[in-house]
Amino acid sequence: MPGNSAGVAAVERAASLLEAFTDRDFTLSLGELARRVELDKSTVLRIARSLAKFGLLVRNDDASWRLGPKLMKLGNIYQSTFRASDIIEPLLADLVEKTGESAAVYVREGDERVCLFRHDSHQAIRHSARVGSTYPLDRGAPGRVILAFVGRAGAIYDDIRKAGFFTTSGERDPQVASLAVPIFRDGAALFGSLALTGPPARFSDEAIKKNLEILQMAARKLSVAMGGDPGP
Amino acid sequence: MPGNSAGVAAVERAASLLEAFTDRDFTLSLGELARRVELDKSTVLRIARSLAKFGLLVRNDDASWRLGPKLMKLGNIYQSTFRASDIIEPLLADLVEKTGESAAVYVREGDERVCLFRHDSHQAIRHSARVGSTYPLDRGAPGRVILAFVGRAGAIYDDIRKAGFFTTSGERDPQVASLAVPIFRDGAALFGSLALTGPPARFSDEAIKKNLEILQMAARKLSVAMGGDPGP
DNA sequence: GATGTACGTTGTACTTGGTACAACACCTTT
DNA sequence: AAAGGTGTTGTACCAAGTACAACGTACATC
Repeated sequence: MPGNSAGVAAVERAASLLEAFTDRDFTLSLGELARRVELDKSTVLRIARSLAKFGLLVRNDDASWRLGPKLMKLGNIYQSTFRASDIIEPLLADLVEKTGESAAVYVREGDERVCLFRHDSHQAIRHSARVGSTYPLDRGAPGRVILAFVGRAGAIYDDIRKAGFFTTSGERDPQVASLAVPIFRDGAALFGSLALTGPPARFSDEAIKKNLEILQMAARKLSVAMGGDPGP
Repeated sequence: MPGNSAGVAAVERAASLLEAFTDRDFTLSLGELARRVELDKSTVLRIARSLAKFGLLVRNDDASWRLGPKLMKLGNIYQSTFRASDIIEPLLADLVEKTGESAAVYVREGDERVCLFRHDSHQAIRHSARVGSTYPLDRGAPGRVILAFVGRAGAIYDDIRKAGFFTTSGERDPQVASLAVPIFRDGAALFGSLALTGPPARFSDEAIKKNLEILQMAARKLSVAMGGDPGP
């Protein structure tokens, strides 16, 4: 299969080094890194030094390691490849203000969705996630909406295309409800989905009805800004 | 020298592949990638496949390549290692509203500074830059302030420590003026600098005086939120 | 239709890079 | 003093990584 066949083992080892870091463990000793990637310490050290040379890792003064600034730069380039206009951030902020829930934009990457832009609700109880996180497409309203509007077959997707939105409660995470609509670009091409997320208790039929209008207005605005049809 | 000695050449080749992409060239054909990194096409293909396996690159349907979503996730983890509180984004937005200029937070990485958070001015003529960009520490007010408050020797740095801020016009870029103050965390430890940037014509003595007050208030707020001393 | 060019991909031979092991110096704990 | 763990370096070995050549496909030109 193109794009995922014979590669370079050393490069894959380096990639697994980068994956060892999380938002809970953003600093790791050499020994701990070696344990996590199951490589010899000397191997890890040499790979880490090469990554550091390019700003992908940083060696702290105490010889521990952390992710490097170049990742942020490259991640930012990745995000900007979606030609998101300047209005996404203020639009998401506005959505949060008007609905009280967290708001995010997702795009499809293969069989997953990526959280591209995000603003969290200001309420004490809120759904919080990280820009860059990936989730399955067939779990949660944002993914289902994407599948529906790229033509996936199935009654559930027929219904979503007809309704123009989808809502789920606890499908991916028992504690999270979501409401999502599609975003288009360049005419009828799907860009991704715009979603509100929060605790299920705040997603009553009445709340959904009210927030759906606001969400659809925001999605139309975004689609139009990206040269897309306003949508259903 | 630790952290930058013998490494792994294949890993460095992979890193140079990632660096080939820019915000102007976010999609590259295999041949163009090979030309830019001066490697054989077959070598580039194999390295690219390994990077794609980990989400660091993506192969498009037409066999061209682009940066992958994992970079955004890792970049976001990198950004969050600075334990920036939730108030940075709204604080920068507020700074832009109140001063009319672009506002950003910089931190030190080695002998460079990294733009960690940023909000651009809404004016038609504005200084615009990218989160993740790096600049020399000894060019521009944000870097000078960082050097001053990590104890760099020199009359210019003595003056900055005394004044508590620094302003430059055209030092790094002839068309950019900047005004910067320090941000602290965990007591007296320097976190980085908070800066306003824009065209020199909008940085008169009078404008600087007015904006400095706003900037210093914002910096105090940020420092306190991160457990730092309010500063001078 | 024939020809030429460029693309992405695969097979393969050869060289040396990449790996793990062992040893070391240093630091901390008992 | 001894033990244990850290990060780092030297080194031997072998298989990985590389570039070259060839291939199939697509497109443009005549």
